[in-house]
Formats: sequence, structure tokens, C-alpha cells
Amino acid sequence: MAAMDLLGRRGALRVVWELREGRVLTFRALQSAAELPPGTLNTRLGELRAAGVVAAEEGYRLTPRGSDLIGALWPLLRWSEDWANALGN
Amino acid sequence: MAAMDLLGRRGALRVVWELREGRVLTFRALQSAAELPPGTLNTRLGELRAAGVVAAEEGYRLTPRGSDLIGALWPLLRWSEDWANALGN
DNA sequence: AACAATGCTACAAAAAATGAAGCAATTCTT
DNA sequence: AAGAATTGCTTCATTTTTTGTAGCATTGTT
Repeated sequence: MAAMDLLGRRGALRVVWELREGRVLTFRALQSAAELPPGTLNTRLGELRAAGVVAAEEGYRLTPRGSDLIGALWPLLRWSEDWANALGN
Repeated sequence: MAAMDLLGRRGALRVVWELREGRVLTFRALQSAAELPPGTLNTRLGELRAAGVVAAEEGYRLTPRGSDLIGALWPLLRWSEDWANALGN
């Protein structure tokens, strides 16, 4: 899985996630949403933009490809919730 | 997404991925499949085992929860392939 | 002009990953 | 049974990443 290298980096999935459903966030808003220091966020944004997942147009937002990625992440979200519940018991 | 913290670490998704479809790998086989140095692999395995995703029984394999995770990763795989193709053009 | 918000850059410290080496405990082979 | 191979790691030094804080330059507002 080639995307693993991109998405496996600290905060990458989180950044994409915070931009789900058409959200448009400023650098600083993304920073606090994704809980990343500015340097890391900037690095991640550079990678995600290079990968055509994120665009910087009047704030940061997902490209169509990024939206597709969100679609592909829903099952993972569901698994994540089950997993969190199971651990919390 | 709570699972992001677990799966967002270097090589975590990759390790799970290499154990897909019932594969049972030795530590060293996993090491070369996932392309991770032993120290990192060992750390990751510790986290994945603690999370109940991987089990160490006659080699490393996924738990039922781990298999569920693989199920949730298929859409991501498909996205990954499309993405790789698009970039490759 | 003063002020707030924005997108970042700079920097030092801490944490994590890498790669190579190697060791102790099995498990073959002969 | 002795030697060789394989396995699951551990160790260590080096490099790479991440973190957190500070702050600067630009743009928009009052």
C-alpha cells in the first residue's frame, strides 16, 4: 500500500480528517483542530498538497481526491469506535 | 478518531497490512515484509498487541479484531491504488 | 495609526527511527 | 551429538522527526 507512507506520518490522517465534509480551515484553525505544532502541520500540508489531497484555496480544504479519501476512511472510523468501546470496558 | 494515534505511528498500518488474510509471519519475516528495523518493529508490535490487534502465537498474526481492521482498510487500499495510478501518469 | 488575525519560519530540546551488530535460545542437519 | 542455521529480540550510536515556544511579516479592521 503506497498510501501508507503518506498517511502513516504523524498527524497526516488527522489533518485529512479535520477537513472532512467540505470544511475549510485556516492554518491556525487546522493547527488547533489537529493538535499539531506549526512546523509539523506545515510539513504535513506540504506532503498532502503534493499528493493532491489537500488544496490551499481561501484556507485549506480537501481536493476531490481528498474527499474520496474521506469516503474510504469511514469504515476505519467505525472500526475505531468499536475498538475504543471495547477497550473502554 | 482515537485509532489514529495507534495507526498513525510509523509502520503500524503496514504491519497490520502484512498480516492480512490470515498470514502468520515470524518476527524476521515481518521485519522484511514491513521494512522496519527490529527496534521499531518491536515497539509497534508491543502497541498493536496491547491494542488487541495482533497476537503472538506460533508467529505473529492478527486477532479477530485485527481481521476486522483489515476489512475496514480495503476501501483505503482501493483509494491508494487509484491515487498511485493518478500520480504515476 | 494601532490592533488583531493570518501564514508561516526559527530554534533548541526531546523523542523516535534507523542500521548494524550481536547474543541467547531453539530448531534443523548431518 | 556436534555444527550450522534460524529465531526473537537487545544494544548502541547516529540521524531524522517532532515538539513547543517565540516571533516576524503581511493583510484586514477600526
